[in-house]
Amino acid sequence: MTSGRSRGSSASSSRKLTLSSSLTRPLREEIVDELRYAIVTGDLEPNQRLVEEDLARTFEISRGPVREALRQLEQEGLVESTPHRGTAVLDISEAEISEVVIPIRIILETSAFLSVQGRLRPADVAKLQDCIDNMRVGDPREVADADMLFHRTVMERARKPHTLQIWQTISPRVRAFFTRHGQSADAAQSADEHQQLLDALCGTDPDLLRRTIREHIAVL
Amino acid sequence: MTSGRSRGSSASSSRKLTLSSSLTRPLREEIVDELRYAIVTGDLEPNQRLVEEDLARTFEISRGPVREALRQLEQEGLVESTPHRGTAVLDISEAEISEVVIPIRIILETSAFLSVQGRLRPADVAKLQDCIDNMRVGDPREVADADMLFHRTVMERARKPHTLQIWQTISPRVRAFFTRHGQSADAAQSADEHQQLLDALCGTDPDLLRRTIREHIAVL
DNA sequence: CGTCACCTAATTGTTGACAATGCGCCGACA
DNA sequence: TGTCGGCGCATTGTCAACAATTAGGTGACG
Repeated sequence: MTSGRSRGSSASSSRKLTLSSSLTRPLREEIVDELRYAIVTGDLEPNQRLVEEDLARTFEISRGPVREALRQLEQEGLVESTPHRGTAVLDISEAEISEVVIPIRIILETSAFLSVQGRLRPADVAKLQDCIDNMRVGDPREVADADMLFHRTVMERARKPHTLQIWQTISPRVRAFFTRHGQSADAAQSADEHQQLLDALCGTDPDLLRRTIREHIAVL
Repeated sequence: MTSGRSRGSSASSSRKLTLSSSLTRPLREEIVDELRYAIVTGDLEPNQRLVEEDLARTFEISRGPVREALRQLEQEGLVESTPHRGTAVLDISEAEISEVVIPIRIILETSAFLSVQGRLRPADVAKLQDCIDNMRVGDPREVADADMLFHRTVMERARKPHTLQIWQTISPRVRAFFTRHGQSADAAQSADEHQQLLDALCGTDPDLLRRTIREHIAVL
């Protein structure tokens, strides 16, 4: 978790053009991404305390954005805060994953994938195919990254704000759970399953797509 | 590395029972509650802008807690923030409510209600019965308040942190949607349905409880 | 020997000021 | 007349200082 950055003054001549989305990304989003990634990859383990001032020093910023980032991670179920007592990485039980989180993810992705079916532009298909190709050559963490990117890409194309927003608070818990329990998916199998998903997405059979999603996600 | 601090179920020796969180509640929680209630009751309508400094003046606090409150409401899908452009109350379509939010709510409540079935203490039953009784005499807003309290009480008793946390980000959208579309539930019918829920909760038939929940929630 | 009040250190909660950004206005200019 | 670029305002983003709270230690006292 390293991030030397200096958003100091004196940015006169050249403007840094981040083609991500907004010209300048709020600092808290950067922190949220960093911390979330550290948690879902296992760099931060459950019950690990997160002290605001330590994080602020680490990222070389003030506590304000750090606090906002922690509030958001709390809403994503990755950390837990107790007033005046601090924040710690939160665990999640297999019971809640299998009974609640996975079924919810199926609902979200079924709705999104169905509304995207047959409406993918060539550029989208290419991006998704890239994800799949990357899965075949990467280490477990890279496979999980590509997996995440594949699904997120589809979720974003669905243009359903709440579906996407809820999905963003659900999927990190899933990844964190599997990381913690060493269930790194087999690269070849992951690639195959996503290829099936992409094929179904480009096809016209909604029931096939439904079944493919369900079997892909419901692995527990 | 921090001083080893064990959370969760450890020695329950001298546990100070904080029945409603903490003696001093963070200011942001107060703001979140106020704004959320204003939104779900319709006092704040979609696309209404929320300016940080105006809110700060209204509540007579500084902008810090206001910002944190807005971040949380954003995670609850009630408002939408765009960097440097501000925050506004967010709308939700019937499609997303019926296809995504309601099915998710059914999953959450089914899991929680089942794990609570037969384990309610007399005090809990009394509290739930109180909610039902209040439904029969109140105006639409009070009916909705009692409805919310009934479900929240059960969700809290389930002792499933993620299930509760996700539910808290789902249920406000449901209420906001029904408020905005004038579908205030009939008081008598609401009371009857919740009486059925309570009866099923006190009984021993899980399938009956499942069906009762589904029929109660899936009204669309 | 236990316990209770108090004190201290660590951490979170809150504040007000300052910086940066985006948007609309307005005039110059072809 | 249309549009292009700079200017100013409203608002959000960030910071550093200060206040409040909790947890844990310490010593007096029964």
